[in-house]
This record gives sequence, structure tokens and C-alpha cells, in this order.
Amino acid sequence: MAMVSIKDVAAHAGVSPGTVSNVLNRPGKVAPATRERVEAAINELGFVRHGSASTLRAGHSRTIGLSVIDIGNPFFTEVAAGVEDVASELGYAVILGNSAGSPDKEDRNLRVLAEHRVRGVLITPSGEDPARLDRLREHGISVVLVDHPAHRPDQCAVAVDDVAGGRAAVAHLLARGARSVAYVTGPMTIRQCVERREGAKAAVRAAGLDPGDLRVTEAATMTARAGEKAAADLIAAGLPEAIFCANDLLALGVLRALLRSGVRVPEDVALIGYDDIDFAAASTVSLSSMRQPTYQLGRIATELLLDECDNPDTHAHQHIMFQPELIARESTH
Amino acid sequence: MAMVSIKDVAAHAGVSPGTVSNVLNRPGKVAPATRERVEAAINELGFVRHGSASTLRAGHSRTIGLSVIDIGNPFFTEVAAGVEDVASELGYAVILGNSAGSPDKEDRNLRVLAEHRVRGVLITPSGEDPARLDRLREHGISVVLVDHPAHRPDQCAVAVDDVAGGRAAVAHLLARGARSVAYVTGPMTIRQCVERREGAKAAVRAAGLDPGDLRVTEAATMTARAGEKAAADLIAAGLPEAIFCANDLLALGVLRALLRSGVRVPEDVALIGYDDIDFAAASTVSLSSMRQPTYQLGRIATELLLDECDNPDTHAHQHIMFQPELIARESTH
DNA sequence: GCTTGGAAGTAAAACGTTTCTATAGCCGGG
DNA sequence: CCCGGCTATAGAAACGTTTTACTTCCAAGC
Repeated sequence: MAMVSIKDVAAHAGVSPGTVSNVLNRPGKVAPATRERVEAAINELGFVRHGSASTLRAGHSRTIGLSVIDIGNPFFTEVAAGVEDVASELGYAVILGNSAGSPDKEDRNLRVLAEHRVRGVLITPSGEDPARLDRLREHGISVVLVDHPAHRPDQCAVAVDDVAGGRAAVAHLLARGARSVAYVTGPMTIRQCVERREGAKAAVRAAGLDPGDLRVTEAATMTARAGEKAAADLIAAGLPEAIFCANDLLALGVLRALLRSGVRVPEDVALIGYDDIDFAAASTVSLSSMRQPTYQLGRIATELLLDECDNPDTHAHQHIMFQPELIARESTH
Repeated sequence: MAMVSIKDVAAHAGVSPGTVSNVLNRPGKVAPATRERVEAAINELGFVRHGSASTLRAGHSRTIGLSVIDIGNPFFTEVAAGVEDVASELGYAVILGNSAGSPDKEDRNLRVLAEHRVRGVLITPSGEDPARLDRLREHGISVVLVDHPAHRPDQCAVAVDDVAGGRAAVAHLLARGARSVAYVTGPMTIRQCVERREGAKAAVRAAGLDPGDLRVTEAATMTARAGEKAAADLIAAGLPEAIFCANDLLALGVLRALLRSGVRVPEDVALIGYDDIDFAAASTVSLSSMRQPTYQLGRIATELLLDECDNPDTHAHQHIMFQPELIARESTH
């Protein structure tokens, strides 16, 4: 419980607290001899700077927030890895918030981040209400959107083209000869789900079919378990020739349920997922998917955020849009 | 940038700052009428409490740290989900640190947590140096070990019996008739890897074989990619009849490499992993594994930590040891 | 020899809370 | 009518830093 403060260090080294602070923050401003004496005192006493006091006085912290929709989804894990790498390179700590798809929980998390006076927030918003994010900005907290287009011009965003992804996925299924396609999606409150559906419809239309024929099955969550349930529903209602899932977790669940029911993939039904998580390649029938530059998404978003924080004058807001890539595997052979 | 402070709220509501603080922290102590007036002022002005100031004055924060070895491993993700759920139920924020297996990085993360004056730390230590954790305790930061036995009696720990797990896994392989077994492990600096090996040796010995015959292949990281490489080495050196992998990520990599080389699983080689991550059941050949109560690990560790923080007087330190469970699937049929 | 200027360090104020002590107002009992 | 004992609130100090303005010292320039 030895609360060693900057004063103790100062006394021990025979200097004033201000000088210790200078050693910590602007070592160039203090004479080498004194600096060494102070550093020795710091080590001897086991001094650890009190971050809150520092934040309070300096008016800003070296912490950023990361709010994701589902920490159990490898997609977000990989984003988080990219974020963490950049943040720790630049000496920032990351506070993680998992909204679990609930706007309420997301709100609570954002409030916690606001109270911590984080420098900035990286968020994959689960709803479509920009007002909450604007409120953060009013408190001087920068916001960068991850896997989501910008709400406004004076804001950075890093996204992947979901309409194009949905189109490419379904075009691939149709090119294999499928005439009836089902879309298994998560909640339609999630933007990605909506846009991938729009892309899917566009592909159906482009093939000269009726986009209204795209059968949409909405699962409550984007998990493998929900995928199994969706597959059961599809089987009960009569299977289409091909299934497009809004993410790989759903697709893996669908695949498991289909195989358990004796449905052959891809012979009876072709299947494609989205995200190309590592496990897609390793699954029972290896899963076709739409690959996204996930780790890069996290890295670049963090670089943008920290640039905005550290160089507010020269910072130029950017809207970055990646293109997803089709990875064809056994499930659509 | 409107920095609304407690003083502004006080002025707006016609009370003193102390009263506003009471409304925030001990609403019972203030008359209903005044409370309402203050709450109205808070909403009207969009006041957000400055966490750093609060932490500084109160001497403690409502934040805990979580330090894991590999955030990309679904095992830790699920632990993190348990941690996050409990923490957010009790109004705590979680700062996540990913050591990526490097003790250096872990040290840096712990330093960040110490500076933030987190209330406590949950950690799956990547090395075996208790001194660093003791240093945290000296700063008044409680520590609970996750998936690791306690270093000392006055400390909580939640672990799973890795020796028993290793023994059960290899006993299962031997019961299927395998005479030669290889152990594909991560770095031997990781305790889990060592103990699972001890268990494996015990099982070999119990079967009347020479424990020295357990072939050990050490991978640099516990990832699927490292597993693929380990499998290549095994193939080059001559395959055993069965392979036990220290976790499912390694096992999935081994499986992928074996199948690609035309080795049949389980006909030519039986394979078992560890952790029973979700994807084990969904893989090409469904993977046998040792299941651990992962989510519970995170939940219980957090409950212990927060109990230690919130009720230091009545808190009783606990060492909890779960038993893993064998899940047999196709890969060991 | 006197000024000027710079380097090195000190002293004190400030950041926004929480918490302790003090005080004002009120009620009921004697 | 007064006083003890409440409750509700005010006021001020303190938490550990950072930062600004200031002092001291010394060397160089004239």
C-alpha cells in the first residue's frame, strides 16, 4: 500500500516536484546529472505515476475505447488485435466494450468511456443513431467508425463494401447454376446485414430473376447456434438450392445442421458465408466466404484515430472503403 | 468541448457542489426535492462525471484489468466474455491487455494497469514470475489468477486441472489402441503446456509404456499456423499412431496439414485437442477435445476479484480447481 | 564592471471530484 | 419558550499531477 508520490521522489532526490514531472514528461529540459538522480530515486522507491492525477491536470489521457458488437466473433477479435497492436506501439491503453448487439449495453459502455475521458473511441455501431456518437464528440472525444461508413464528413471511417460483397457472394452462387437462393441474416438493425441483402438482391436481379424471390431468414443473433436454428427452419419450409449467410458463424451453424440432417453440401445445397474467419477453411466442408482485411481494419482505424488525437491541426479526415474478396472453397464447388 | 463540471451543475440547481456529489454517490442522503432538482440540472447540462478526478480523490477506480495470452484464441475470448458480463453487471469497466505470449508485453500492460490505478487485475500469466504480480499487490491492486493455480495462499485463483486433462486425453488415445503418441505443444514457458505434458506422460506410464517415448514437438506459438508446421515436421520424421495437441488451434492446424498430405484421421492417425472451442465440433473431421468451463472461469474469477475489492473484510480467498471433461468425436473414433 | 540572456530549477496554482466538519433550520419534549 | 438532537446542506480541504511564472546563477558581450 506504499503510495509513493512525485513528492516523495522529489524529496528523495533533493529536487522539487516540478523537476520530477519534467524528468517524466520532458527529459530534455533537465540537466543530465539531476535527471539521473531523479531516475535513481524513481526506481529505488518503486514510483508509479498516478494516471488519474495526470489525466485530470493535463486534460487528456492516453487511453482509447473500442466498442464491438460481439467479442466472441473471430472477425472482431482480429480487428481488436490490430487495434491493440497499434495502440500499444504508441503507448495507448485500450478499454474494451462488448455491446453484444444491444444498443443499451453499447450506450452504457460509451458512458463509461466518456467518464474515463478516453482520448478517442473506435466503434462498430450496433444501431443507426449517430446522435450518441455526436454527444461524445461534444465532450472532445474523437470517434472513428470501424466497419461502418461515416455518418458525417468531419469524421474518419474505415469500412468494407458490403453491398459489393453481398452481390459477389450471390453472383457466385448463381453462376454455379442455383436458381433459388436463401439469405440467412442477423438482425436487420445491423447495417451490414441490410447492405449484404441489398447486394444479394442486386445479384438476383442482374441474373434476370425476381429479387423478391430471395428468401430471407432472420436469426436473432449472428452465432453458430442461431445458424443451426435457421437451417432447421429452412429444412422445414423446403430447402433452396443455395444459401448465403451474413457471416461465417451463421454459415458454420447452418452447415452443421444441414449435414446432421443428411443434406449434402454442396451437392444438395451450396453454401457461402462472410468474413472468411480462420475456421472457415478448416470446417467439415470447407466454407466459401467473402474475405475482408480484418486485421488491417483495426490497424488503420487506430492509426487514424491516434493521428486525429495527436496531430489535430494536420489531421485530414478519411473515409476508407475496402473491397471484399471472394474465396471459393468446397461448399460451393 | 463543453466541459460541464459539478460546479456548473451545482450553480444551475442552486445547491453546493458537495450536494451534487451526494446525489451522485449517496442519493439516500439528500432530500427528494433537491435530488430531483439536481438530476434535472445534470440532464439539462449533459454533465458527465470526470472519472479521473473521482478516482484521484476517492483513491480507487471502478475499473479492472484483464491480461490474457492470446486474444485470438477463442478460449480467451470466452473467458473475456465471462469477465465482461460480470464486470458490467457490477458497473466496472474492463481494460484489456493482450500479452501475445511475450512477458515483455505483459509487463508493459501491467504497468499501464498500475498507472490507471485499476481496482484489480485478472491475469493468465504467461511466465512464472510471481514477483511482478506481488509488486501490483504492493500498490493495493488485487490480483486473481485465471486458468492458473495460486502463487500464494492470500490470493484467489481459478484453474482447471491440466495434469488430469493431459492424462485423460492420452489415456483416451491409448485406450483406442495407439502405442505411439506425439505431443504437439506450445512454448514450454507456458505452464499449461508443461502440466498437460506431465499428465500425458503419466498416462503413458500407466499403460505400461515408457514415458520417454512420448514424442514432444514444441511449436513457437499456439496457433493453427504453428500446428501446420508441427505436423509437417512429424510427417517428415515419421508419423505416430496418435497425436495430442496442447490446444485446439494447434490441433486444427495439424488436422489441416495431415489431410492435405493425404493422411487419414482417425484411420491413420488419431488426434485430440484441448479447450473444446466451438470450432472443434465443426471442423473437417470433428475434433475430440478436453472441454473446460471457459466462460465460467471468467465469471467466477471476476466475481472473486470484485468481492475482494468491494468486501475486503469478509472476503475469503479461494483456490478453485475445475476438472476438464473428455469430448470424444470423429478424430478419435 | 555591468548588463543581458539563457539554462536549471523552484514555488504555487490549478484540474474536478469526494469527504470531513460545520452550520442552519426544524421539530418535539420538557 | 428553550434546548437537545436531528436532518439537509454548505464550505473547504485534499487527492497527485502538470504547468506557468518566477528566481537564481553563471557566462558572454560590450
